[in-house]
Amino acid sequence: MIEGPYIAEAAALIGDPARANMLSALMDGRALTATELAHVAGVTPQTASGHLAKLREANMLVVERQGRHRYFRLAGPEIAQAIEAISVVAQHGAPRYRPTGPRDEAMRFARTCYDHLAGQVAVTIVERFLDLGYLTEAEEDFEINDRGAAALEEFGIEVTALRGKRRAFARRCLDWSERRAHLGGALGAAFLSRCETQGWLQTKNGSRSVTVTTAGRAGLAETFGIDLPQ
Amino acid sequence: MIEGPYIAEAAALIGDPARANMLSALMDGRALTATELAHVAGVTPQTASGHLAKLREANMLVVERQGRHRYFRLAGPEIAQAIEAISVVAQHGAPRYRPTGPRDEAMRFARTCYDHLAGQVAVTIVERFLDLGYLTEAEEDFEINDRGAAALEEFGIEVTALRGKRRAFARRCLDWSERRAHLGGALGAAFLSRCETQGWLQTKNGSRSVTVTTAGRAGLAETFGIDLPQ
DNA sequence: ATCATACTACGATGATAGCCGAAGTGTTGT
DNA sequence: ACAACACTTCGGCTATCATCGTAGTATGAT
Repeated sequence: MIEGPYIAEAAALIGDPARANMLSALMDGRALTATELAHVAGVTPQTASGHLAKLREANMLVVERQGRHRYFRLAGPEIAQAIEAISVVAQHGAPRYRPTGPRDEAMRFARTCYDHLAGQVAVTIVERFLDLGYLTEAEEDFEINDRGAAALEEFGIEVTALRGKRRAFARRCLDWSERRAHLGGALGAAFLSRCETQGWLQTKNGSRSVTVTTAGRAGLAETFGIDLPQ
Repeated sequence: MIEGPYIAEAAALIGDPARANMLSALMDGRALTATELAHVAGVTPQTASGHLAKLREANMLVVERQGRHRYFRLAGPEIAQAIEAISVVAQHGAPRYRPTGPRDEAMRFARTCYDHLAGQVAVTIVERFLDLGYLTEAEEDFEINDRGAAALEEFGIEVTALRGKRRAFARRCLDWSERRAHLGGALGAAFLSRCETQGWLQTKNGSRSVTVTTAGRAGLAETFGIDLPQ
């Protein structure tokens, strides 16, 4: 049992979007640099630095220095447990009549969420994959079948190798602007990375905004039959 | 998995002291009225009303109307689980160099925490009881022995009856201003209530501040050997 | 030694959200 | 019907805090 204001202090630290994004990005046990966390949070490095200092001070993060790099990771499993517990609560939250998500229309269309694609484009892709029967929905994950794996392997993603990773494979990740799931986990990250390699999607350095190129629109249409709205 | 800003939204709702106090007061499954929750939170009824509306909107609280009274309770066990998870994190937080707790010296001396006593007085009482051997400390609770139970029964608290309640009996409650445990649970609430009946402590209507009367200083000294600083 | 990169510190700015006073609506008791 | 009480709504105020630009320190590569 603990007096209320203690709870408020800890919750308020999590209750900032930039910090929440950082903590969530570290949920799978990875250690990320301050610059990576700044990108994940969508803020400048100096802002991220201040946030990280607060999280360290509160014993939510620990830092390891490697030369010029500072690697941050969660201080213990209880942090991840608290984030998970809050996630459950957050998913039971009320449908909002005002749209959630960023006000910037470009960010709503396509942006990064941690290291995978989010926004309208991401959700459209997922729904197409569901239509094609590549993916099915389980409780917290997507399941990919042989047809889907083959299609993505052909696209250049090493699906089998991804499954061997410690990281969750294909996570359903509730999208902030669409309120439906986009593809997270290792598969989601690999898909975004591959699209970047193909020149279909472009991420601007320092920003979480994602641009779909002309080649990307064509490629997504030809390869997966995905028609993106203008 | 859930996009970070969702987590931030839910956490931010918990991250306000008034709301955290309200949610915590409802942790044991009780339903409290809006006015009781306003008192618990230490804010006016109109402020509490706004907070309660937000918590309802977020599906953290449900309300039942009984005539003029609105009874609020937690919407489900996942809320309590999230509060508990955050509590664990909060207890691992860094010692702060600036003093925690309210700035008002009177509130630091003695105040209510939910329905039991908090502040310097409360912690002094607990430590005296530990010295006397009435209480011992366990993980999350205090244990009271026969000598302690007899002494409190003599003081007018029906210890045996309290043990039969559904509510936790004698909780260690981490005090916000003292950073040590004061006595929570049913026993803590009964002790405060008894001290009020005795005229030893006075709570002002609508405030969480507690006044130790002259009779209270004398009574605490004679009955339990507790010397309070001026 | 110089330059690039990673990270931190400082100060000013502006948005936000909690606060309460005033006032209103709804329910209960006399 | 009236008064008391429970609760909600509205508007103004203010403290807080996240933000970024500027500038600095530390590390690594050439």
